[in-house]
Amino acid sequence: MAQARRASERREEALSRERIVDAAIELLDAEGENGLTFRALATRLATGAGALYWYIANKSDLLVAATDAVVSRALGEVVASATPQQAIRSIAVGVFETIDAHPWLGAQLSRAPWRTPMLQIFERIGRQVQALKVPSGAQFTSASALLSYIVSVSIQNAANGRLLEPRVGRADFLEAESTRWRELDAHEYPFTRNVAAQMREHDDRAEFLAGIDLILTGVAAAGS
Amino acid sequence: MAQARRASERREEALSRERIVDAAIELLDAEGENGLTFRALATRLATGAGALYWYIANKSDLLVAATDAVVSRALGEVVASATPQQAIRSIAVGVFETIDAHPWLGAQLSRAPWRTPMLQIFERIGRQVQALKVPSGAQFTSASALLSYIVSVSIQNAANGRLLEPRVGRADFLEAESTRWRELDAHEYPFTRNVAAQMREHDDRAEFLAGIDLILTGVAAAGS
DNA sequence: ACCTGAACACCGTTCAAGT
DNA sequence: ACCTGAACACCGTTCAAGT
Repeated sequence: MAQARRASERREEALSRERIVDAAIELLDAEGENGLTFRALATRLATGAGALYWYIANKSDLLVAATDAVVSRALGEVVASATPQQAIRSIAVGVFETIDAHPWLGAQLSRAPWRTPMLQIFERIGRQVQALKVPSGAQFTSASALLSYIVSVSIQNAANGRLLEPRVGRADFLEAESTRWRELDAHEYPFTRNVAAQMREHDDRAEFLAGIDLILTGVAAAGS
Repeated sequence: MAQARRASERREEALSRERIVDAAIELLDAEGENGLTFRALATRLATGAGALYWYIANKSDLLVAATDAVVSRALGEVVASATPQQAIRSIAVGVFETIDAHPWLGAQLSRAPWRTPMLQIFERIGRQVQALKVPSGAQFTSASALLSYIVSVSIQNAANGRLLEPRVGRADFLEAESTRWRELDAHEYPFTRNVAAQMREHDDRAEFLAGIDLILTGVAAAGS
């Protein structure tokens, strides 16, 4: 509520909730969820750990604020599309890439699925489901299935991404994993052995979108 | 490697990896992931915290072992079905209910998606995809989409379940949340407001299965 | 009003010392 | 070989004391 003119000449030294949240996002991106400690954050902001508690109730409050900020910025960047199907794919890719860039979002969205970020994504998907002329009684279910798939699979994907040690390239990892699959017990894992080659060639983002298309096919069939 | 006859007359006092893992599962179920500490586990087993490190490398190792044990027991209980579609629904419900009963599984499966438990579920789904006569080039994608949806949405659902304070009943919670939806800003949340009534009546398990059916429809369409 | 930093009550993990 | 429990290096959070 302070004067608006102050906003543009914000000083490096002044502590504020916004500066704390931005610093927290940087720390989370750089060091992961475990890297965000009140001590590290205080050092980065050249203050004491206790000072942060003047603006932030606790660590959970800080993570909620960081999540809200990142998701609403990301949704602002999703652009309009020609068809509802294309629009849903755009939203899906936007969510996928945002969570991939900020993997700590996963735990947050999982922990607080009724909060603003999830509602915002749900609303965006729902409008397109409506545009697809899905019967009104099926709209909630269609939008829910899409939301669940988009958010949950994006979270899983981002978790996978962190498994790779930076040393090993993705191609090497897939090669090794595919070999492991091919060498599984023939009686216990016939199917997995069978698709080992397809696994080696697969692209996570493409598989993610293929899943969206399977659901969109189902949604279209339910409408007719 | 001790004599087999010892197994049946296992004494309460003897520490073993298996006893530690079983106690860890009980602690996780009762107190959640934060309730599992080496001190609490040691107290429960009437020993010192350090003793556990003779059998368990670290906390992560312990969580992996607990996850393997619970998932393989659960998959053992899924029974045969008349059609591949029914079999996939059975596997889905089995995973859904197991994660619901042991919500700490979520974080574990997310953290280690290439380990045995995920492979076991993938294999079970894949065999049914094969039975559906999906063209071999599309089998990996179909099974992956189903696996992703089943595991990820089950995890999300279990997380939701823990949000409710035991005080509030599910019906009251849905009622309150539905009201909140109906009172959202009309310009920002037109769709969400629209489906507020459907949200109030919805059943998580039914919505989960409806999503499976949408994907199965898509999978069937891809095959023809 | 806002900030400091020591203090408290926890963690996971290690390790010398016991049996 | 197996177990004990004190010790170490961390956490999040509180709070008396400062400005």
